[in-house]
Amino acid sequence: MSDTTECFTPPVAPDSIAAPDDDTLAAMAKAIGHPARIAILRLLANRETCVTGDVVAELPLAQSTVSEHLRILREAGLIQGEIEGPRTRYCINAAGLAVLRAGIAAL
Amino acid sequence: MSDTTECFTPPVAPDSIAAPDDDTLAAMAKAIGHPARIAILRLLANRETCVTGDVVAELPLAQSTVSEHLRILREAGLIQGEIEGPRTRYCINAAGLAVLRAGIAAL
DNA sequence: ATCGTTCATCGTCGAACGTCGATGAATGGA
DNA sequence: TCCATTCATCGACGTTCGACGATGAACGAT
Repeated sequence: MSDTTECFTPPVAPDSIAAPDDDTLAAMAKAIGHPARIAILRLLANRETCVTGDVVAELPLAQSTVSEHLRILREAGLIQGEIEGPRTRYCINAAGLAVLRAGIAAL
Repeated sequence: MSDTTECFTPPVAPDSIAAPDDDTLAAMAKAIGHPARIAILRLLANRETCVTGDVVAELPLAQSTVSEHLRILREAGLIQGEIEGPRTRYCINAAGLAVLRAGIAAL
């Protein structure tokens, strides 16, 4: 009964990733085209606990702003979040990040 | 009397590149966060001739718009252009692209 | 010297972005 | 049952982006 979207996504072999089309790659690049979102990605990479409140506590931004950045990263496929009671737990989407890397590498 | 900024930049060994800070990485990612600019990068990677007019001819955009995209890519350090008479010849900045790759890889 | 070509820059305009506070839904605890 | 906590969403506001046409500078050719 494991869910399809799991936190702690396993890493992905770099060679098994197809480069995305231009629009997808542009959308992903745009998503990380903001220092706060890069900080969030780095935070999620270095922590195993990744609830929204934790991210808010680490950034000099309002809660609503952080939530917005999380939404952008999630819609770009770079992170994923699962509801955990009243909280939302976020983590890196390793597959999405691999797609981004493949797209950049193919430039 | 060779210029410091040369077209046909040699490729760079991936391990010799330091990952940029968050602001620089964000700026570079933002620069490729648009389909037209990805198309330009791809165009420059596949051609040895890379004058502005050639790029304009390949894209469904006005000359001024293309010039603007080229400026953004240049200021992000992803391409470089040298004046060649009345023309401007652009090419990939391999070092800049390597920095971007290193930054993405370090996420 | 004049003209045509090439390109960057400027001004403009609508759309999208980034930020915030306020609001409300959902959940768990008292 | 009621209340506090957590978080996404909404509305507002100023800023930036993306696109265009117009303009003018720089250069080569005639």
